Amino acid sequence: MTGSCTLAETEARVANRLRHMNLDFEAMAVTSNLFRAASAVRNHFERTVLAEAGLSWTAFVVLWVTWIWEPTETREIAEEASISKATLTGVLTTLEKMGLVTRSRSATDGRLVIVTVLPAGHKLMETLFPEFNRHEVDVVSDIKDNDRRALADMLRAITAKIVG
Amino acid sequence: MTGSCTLAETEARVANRLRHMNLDFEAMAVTSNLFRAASAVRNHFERTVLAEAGLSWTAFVVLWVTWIWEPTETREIAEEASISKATLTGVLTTLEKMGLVTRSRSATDGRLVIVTVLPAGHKLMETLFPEFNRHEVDVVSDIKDNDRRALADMLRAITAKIVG
DNA sequence: TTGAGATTGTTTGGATGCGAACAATATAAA
DNA sequence: TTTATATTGTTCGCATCCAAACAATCTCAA
Repeated sequence: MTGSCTLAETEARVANRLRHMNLDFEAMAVTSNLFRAASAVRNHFERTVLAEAGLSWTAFVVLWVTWIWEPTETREIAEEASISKATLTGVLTTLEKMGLVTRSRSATDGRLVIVTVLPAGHKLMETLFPEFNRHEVDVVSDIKDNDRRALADMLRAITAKIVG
Repeated sequence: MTGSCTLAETEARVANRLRHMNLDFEAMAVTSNLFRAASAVRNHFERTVLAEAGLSWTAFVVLWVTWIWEPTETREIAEEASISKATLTGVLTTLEKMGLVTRSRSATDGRLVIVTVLPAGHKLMETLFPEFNRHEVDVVSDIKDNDRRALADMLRAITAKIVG
């Protein structure tokens, strides 16, 4: 095989290669394109909006979650950001080094760590998030207005099927 | 804030927190749920089907792409798997250590590396991929049959908007 | 033929990313 | 009060993950 293929060519090749296996190709197409889309969006955002701010995708998500919920506990951030608590420890250290957030012990429960967004973090998100949202609008601009809500609903259904 | 929130509660909180910013909440809901779903599916698969086989998500995707296209060049694998060539180098080393694939130099172009699936890799995928597909079916089982095709199409539209 | 420029896979350095083990703290029952 | 159990954030070890620098190879014009 040589040269690059279109998405349609790739999927045709896959269907032919797996013809003898009795598979559900529509279900396969959903998860396959789910990851293709998620990966494309993530890479695009990391190389444009987030690169300017010096943030990785995960660092941005963690900062965003904290921004929405602050002051909040690390276990909540990990849950909302869909990352492990071990990963969160490292990302929070990064964000603390950048002076965007700060950690403190809970007064009522010594096991908990409370995270707060610092002024520099607020200032960054005030401008970064609207710009991020403009890119989100651009990314879904080829999908009809009515269909966008249905798309979000179906994605919610997938998540709900797994996490309960 | 204490305790866990449903997805609806989370989105309501977000809308309220960002009310003054004049954002497109429907576009935000699409990308937000795109990553929630992708992350949930990936984590679920890594902890069930792939854990049994001792494969990470990325290692599985790389093995799958090679399985479909072999013999193929590393640049094609990186493109199809949506990872950088630097990442692929490490993953291929892992898969080689596991005895699933092998690397060889191209006879016609000394710059290229050709990857082939070894018998152990074929044997693994013959059983692993059908099981993987059964999980895919389960994950989309709450979405109506007709809607699944539309969902895949919209996800393709998002990818196409970015990569051209 | 030769040499500048393009292409490819690897290496490097640093930041995720996770499971498992861990120490600190809280909670429950006896 | 004491003791067993549960919960939380961190540490550890290892496997991704990427941009940039790099060495090897190819291409093509002069």
